[in-house]
Amino acid sequence: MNSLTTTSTEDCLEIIAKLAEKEGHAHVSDIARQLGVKKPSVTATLKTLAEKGLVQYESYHPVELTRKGSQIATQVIKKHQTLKCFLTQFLKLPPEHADSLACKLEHELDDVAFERLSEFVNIKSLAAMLPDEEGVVMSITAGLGRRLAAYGLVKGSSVRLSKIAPLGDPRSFLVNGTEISLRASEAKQIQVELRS
Amino acid sequence: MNSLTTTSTEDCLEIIAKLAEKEGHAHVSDIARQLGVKKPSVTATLKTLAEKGLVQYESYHPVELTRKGSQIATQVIKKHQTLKCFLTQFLKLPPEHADSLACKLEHELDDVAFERLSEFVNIKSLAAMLPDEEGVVMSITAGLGRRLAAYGLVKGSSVRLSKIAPLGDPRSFLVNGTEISLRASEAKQIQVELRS
DNA sequence: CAAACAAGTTAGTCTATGCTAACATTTAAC
DNA sequence: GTTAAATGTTAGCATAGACTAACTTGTTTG
Repeated sequence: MNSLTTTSTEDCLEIIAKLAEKEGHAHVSDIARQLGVKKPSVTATLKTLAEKGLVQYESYHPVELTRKGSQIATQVIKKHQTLKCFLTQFLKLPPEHADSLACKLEHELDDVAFERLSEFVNIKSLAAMLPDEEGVVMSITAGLGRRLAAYGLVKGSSVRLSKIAPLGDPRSFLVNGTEISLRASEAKQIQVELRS
Repeated sequence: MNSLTTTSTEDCLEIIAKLAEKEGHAHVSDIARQLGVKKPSVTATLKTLAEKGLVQYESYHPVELTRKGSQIATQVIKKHQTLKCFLTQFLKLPPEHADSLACKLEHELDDVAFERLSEFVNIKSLAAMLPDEEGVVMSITAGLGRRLAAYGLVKGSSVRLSKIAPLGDPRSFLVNGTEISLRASEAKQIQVELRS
């Protein structure tokens, strides 16, 4: 076994994560439509992903990401958002253009370069925010979206970390005027672009 | 015929151009070594490139870029240099890391994004320089290198455009203290990073 | 100038990714 | 609750890219 993922398996993981987030489940047809490929290609990719232990998949049953698959999807989505942020804000590309280009670049961007780019565009995870910092939510991954949306915390939400955020886990964050309680592991799944 | 090039054919064109620049000729073995593939893979790629009209290639004979192939190689090399510049200077990646990442990203970077990135890192062609602007040469392509090296104009050279650069074609540039005469079409092949 | 070596090519194989056409299973509707 | 539509899978094929092993051509050198 070489590397765990390729461009197309990463694309697939990413789409599954996004569908799971939005719809609660990922159908082969939806994955195929989002990826712009035919259904049999998706079936094949799912088998590969299942072999690598990145999805739980049985024929005619709903697909789910494993813990490992979810981690990879999250990382890819974060890279995507960070690249898109750079492309729109620094290179002034229109959103759709930035989106499609980020889709291609995200698979080549290694973790170190991603780290540096995040610093460059001033993005960090909610877990890394300091009291009184504020920013805008760029991405929420790993199945938190449906729960947090109920609190009005969605992509694009303004976030300000309460000065008095207590330590400990779960930890409270003052977000959007509402106090929300999250585990550190959850807060890490939320990317925030800091107000400059 | 889909698109003229793929990642691997572009890589091949790029290497051929660089070898032609440095050595004056491109051997299959050298191309293979630089690309990190075996010789038969290069032979196959050269056949593809020949079919697309991007190289002139006959078995057991030296490979040469056609006009079209040369144009594509030049564009890829420019993208590479511009990305590398961004990665080293803005993201502070070490040169080898920046180089290998740029190698991967260069194939995904479309022309519009490239244009914007060039502006962002303050790179333009020698042909676009204004009198009194100065900078550092980032890349020289299209077979100019061997001639210009004789004048001391190589990658890394400091360049200052003479105030009195006359119009017309060929046009004179005061470069490195020496006056060099270039056609506009040649000056376009030289990328300069402007002093900030 | 012939043998040995280097360089290049051919043939055949493999993997990844995609496709279409045909088959199987679920679901939804009557 | 059987059948039709939607959904999903299998089988078979194609292309791009790379590989190894074996062959051919060119070059060098005693």
